[in-house]
Amino acid sequence: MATMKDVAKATGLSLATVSRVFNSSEKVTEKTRKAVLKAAEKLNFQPNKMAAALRSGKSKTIGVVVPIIDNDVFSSAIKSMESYLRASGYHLIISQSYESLATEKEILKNLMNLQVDGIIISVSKETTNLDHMKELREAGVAVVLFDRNLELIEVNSIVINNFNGAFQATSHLIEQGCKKIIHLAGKESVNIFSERARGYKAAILEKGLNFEEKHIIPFDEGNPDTLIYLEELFRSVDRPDGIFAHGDISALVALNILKKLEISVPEEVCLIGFGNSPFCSYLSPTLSSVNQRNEAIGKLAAETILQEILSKIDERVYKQSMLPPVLIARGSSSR
Amino acid sequence: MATMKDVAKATGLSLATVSRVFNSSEKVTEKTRKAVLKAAEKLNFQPNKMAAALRSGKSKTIGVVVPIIDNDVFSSAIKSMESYLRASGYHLIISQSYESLATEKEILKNLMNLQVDGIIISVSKETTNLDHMKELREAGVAVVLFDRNLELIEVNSIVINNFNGAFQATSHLIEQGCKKIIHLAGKESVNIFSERARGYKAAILEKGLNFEEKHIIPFDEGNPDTLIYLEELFRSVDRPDGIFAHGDISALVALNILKKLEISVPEEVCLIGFGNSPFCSYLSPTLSSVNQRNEAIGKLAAETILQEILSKIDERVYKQSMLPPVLIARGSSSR
DNA sequence: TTGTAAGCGTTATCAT
DNA sequence: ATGATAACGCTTACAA
Repeated sequence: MATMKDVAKATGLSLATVSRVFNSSEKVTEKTRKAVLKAAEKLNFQPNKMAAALRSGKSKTIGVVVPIIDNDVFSSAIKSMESYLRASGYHLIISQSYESLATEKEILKNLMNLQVDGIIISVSKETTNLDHMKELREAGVAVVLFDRNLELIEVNSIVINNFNGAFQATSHLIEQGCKKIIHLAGKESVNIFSERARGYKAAILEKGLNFEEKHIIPFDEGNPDTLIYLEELFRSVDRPDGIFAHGDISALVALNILKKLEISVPEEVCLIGFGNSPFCSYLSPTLSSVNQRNEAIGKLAAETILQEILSKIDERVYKQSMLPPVLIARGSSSR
Repeated sequence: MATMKDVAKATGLSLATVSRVFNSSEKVTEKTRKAVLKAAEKLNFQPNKMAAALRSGKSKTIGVVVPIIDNDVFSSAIKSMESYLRASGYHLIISQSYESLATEKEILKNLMNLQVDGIIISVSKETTNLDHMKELREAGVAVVLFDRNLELIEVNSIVINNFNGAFQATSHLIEQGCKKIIHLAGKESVNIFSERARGYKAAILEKGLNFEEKHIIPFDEGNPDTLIYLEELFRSVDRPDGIFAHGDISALVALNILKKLEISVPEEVCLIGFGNSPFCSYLSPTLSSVNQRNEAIGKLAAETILQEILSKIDERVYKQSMLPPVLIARGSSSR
């Protein structure tokens, strides 16, 4: 592969001049510029980015770390990060932590060794502080947290407002006339799920409905016991007339139960999920859900890291962004 | 950040010896080894991989190019590529072509400039030949195609056997006693879909059922007309008793129609989809489907590219792998 | 086993 | 505006 040296030789110019042509900012005569470009074209010269990175200290590379890539939340976010950052001349190195702090640490070390300019990371479930990222900060590597936040102020972070999403969903059910709304809850230990439960409770209370702790039902969609419990609940006389599920799969499972019991949705029971999965539009009735805006999160994460990379290290300011989700009302909750 | 030079200085050894310690293969006394490691530890030395890459010509980087990352087929494949390749000391640079040949070309050029050791690619729909990959080959970059194949012999490729998957699915329906099976077909212009239609037809013929062209129904799950047509079909007296859908969403839509018409599944009509989407297990009845084995494909692609990278350029042999999909029989087709 | 030194392909500083 | 040259941090003959 041709190098700058070859181009210099071919044009009779110096290596330095050739380099200047490709880093446009510098002053070069239009004439020499053309000569260089022509020679480069003929030799099929392509600048070696590794060499440039080594010399300049800027790799134009962003490391992206997620628990697992095979998950809509992450793949959608990465999708928009990639488009945005590629357009700005950056490329993405992607790694998976598999929810392990040890792996996460190793990955971060690795990314440092690769001289990445920035790191966008959704921390593992085991990660409770950012000690392992101090080195990054010291090395001047920009860092943006997304999806999961550690409530720490000295770093950029971008998350969805789960509380607000749940609040919207529950309020929507109330507006549809539901009086007795239950929440099919996710594991309480998972922050996003407890936030959703909080949002549900807040909406119930604020709108003057009767909140009862037992209306928050720990729900594991794969567990037969939970299914049986739900079925019994809906067989009872004073059954609920609204369901806010912590996820779309939970909502789907609930929908199946309702159909089995011949309870009509949305006429007798309104139902809304969370996540806005692709299949929502194809269920019958179509399933209302809360859009988590994964792509918006990815885009904002990309914008934020670029900002940080391009700003002087001692002038960096860190911001915590919390995006409001968007309620997507469909058939299952529209009376 | 500390460099090898610093470690050399700290230990009183030469740069070369330090380098040897970190490239284990070479002969170094256990004593000096320990001294180096200790000093490295204290200085918090981390080898600069860019420098190593530049010097050695091996970047330990694999470029992965997909039409879009936000798609189960690709994200699952990438998931397993990442685990496998990271374990072998490689990292992944991921780019999206958005089904554009021009973008794909640009990405490949970019990846070359980044000195990647290999490229795993699912080509765009616009890509009809591999001319733009010749340079890669000439530069000694290993290439593995996956998901979509161009029927060219001089390159590694890994795809799923769609024909076989469809054949399995259709045969399964026949074994369940179905006599009149229709196929909800995808766009014929898309290779994987036409292959599935072929597999369907082959199974029908081979098992001695009556094949009719009109049983292959072009099916667009978002189009109301197709839905109406299907509904009418199932209202007729000699309605079908088996459905093989080209995708899980199509199957889901069909399932909704059957439920609406109060046709019981699988008793009156057996149904099977393709893709084995996560939601299959949560439908009622659970949806049979054909597992495309995205992770297996990803793993094989990773193994293949490693093999190619590690083999001498003039000894490289290219193989076309076609993985058989796996039938996942669930409630919708189990009598 | 260890050291010396050249060089990977750029960028950037200093002259000219 | 252009050129000479050092340097980025490492690998790798070759020499000792």
